[in-house]
Amino acid sequence: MTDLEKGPRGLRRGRGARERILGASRELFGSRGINNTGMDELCAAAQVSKHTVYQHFGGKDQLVTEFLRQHDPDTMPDVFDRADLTPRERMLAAFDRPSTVPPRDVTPLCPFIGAAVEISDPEHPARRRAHDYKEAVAARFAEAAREAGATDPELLGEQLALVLDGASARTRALNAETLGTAAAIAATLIDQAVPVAR
Amino acid sequence: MTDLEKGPRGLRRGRGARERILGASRELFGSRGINNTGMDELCAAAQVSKHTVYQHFGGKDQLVTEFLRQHDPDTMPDVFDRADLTPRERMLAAFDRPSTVPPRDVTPLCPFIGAAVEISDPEHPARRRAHDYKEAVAARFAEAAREAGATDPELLGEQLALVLDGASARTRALNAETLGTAAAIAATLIDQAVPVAR
DNA sequence: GCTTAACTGCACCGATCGGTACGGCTAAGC
DNA sequence: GCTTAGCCGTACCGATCGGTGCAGTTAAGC
Repeated sequence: MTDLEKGPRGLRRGRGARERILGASRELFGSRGINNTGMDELCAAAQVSKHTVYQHFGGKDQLVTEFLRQHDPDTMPDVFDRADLTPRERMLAAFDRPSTVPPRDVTPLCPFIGAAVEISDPEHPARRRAHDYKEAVAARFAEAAREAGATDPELLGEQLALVLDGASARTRALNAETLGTAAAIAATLIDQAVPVAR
Repeated sequence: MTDLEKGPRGLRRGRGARERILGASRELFGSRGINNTGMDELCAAAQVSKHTVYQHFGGKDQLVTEFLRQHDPDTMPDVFDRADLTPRERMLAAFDRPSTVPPRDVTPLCPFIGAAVEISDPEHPARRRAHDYKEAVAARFAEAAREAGATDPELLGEQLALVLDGASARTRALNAETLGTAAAIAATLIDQAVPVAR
């Protein structure tokens, strides 16, 4: 994401094509979906020659995989690594994401869910990455839940992760924001799972 | 679904091709996804000539739309129309679905979520159908919630619908059943939303 | 200023996509 | 037994897909 990141093996690069490609992937795979985005289209958006794409990444599948690997590698650090919030507030902050940028009127679909739906082969590396990410989110929630003193942190973590996924999928299906609903559910679950309550 | 349903306008039919086509749609769109299923492939699975498909349905888009329109037209009647269950039990029954048939080891993805993800145009008829269905599910839950005496039936209905969608999406992403987790969430939400409790 | 290589532009490949044309078969209804 | 029409089989269409070849341009590092 830094505009001067090194290539695959510290290669020299003329003008950072790799980053533009990944940027265009984020843009197009996110808005139009993976299968509805052609490589020509992607090259045009990245202002990059087709040849360059296949030089950096081996092919579309590997580009998709790499795109997902780059996406949120630390699993929502802007939520779970905030030291200024209590564990409970951190859990709730996950449901209080960037509020609707003008171009999109609703929160875009989680790219991992998108990949899991669009790629039918469960053994595909992108599917594996999606699997790992989803488990990582649950683990992050569980960690915060443990700090908050939840009776069963693992269970609460899995529950909150599921609710977050529900918000993503349902927002897409309804084409209307549902994160607020999800936040209310989260609050209820947390209060119910933490003995002393607040 | 009845194996002798009439065609578009009560036509005569030699041997029920229309039903086989819709059956194959259910099979293939469900397992491999819409965009990953070719028309040739679908024709082969339905044991139907390509010509016949385009005679019954105008094209792939319209077939997808019709497939979704046929799918669960009464919005889970096997759950919400059961007179032998209390409203609360009915709500919970929605999370206790057909338990993992051998070929699939997990609950398949909700076809409406699939369509909402695979089709990027929000104005596509299939997307509209998905939208309507998802609202219908929430309304069904809300109806049961009202009967159960929930404080805010509409809210609880929307919450339970979101949790159900979360289970569908997350089951796909993890490739492991998550309906149990969803059921636990549902129970918590219901107990919290119904004043007298059980 | 030379080397080196990332990057470009375009033409092109085979495969597959959704969709159509056409001629022939078969079974229901009178 | 004739009509009627749902259905078949195949060959084929143009478009687009992911991916490659090749000659040429640009810019960083020494």
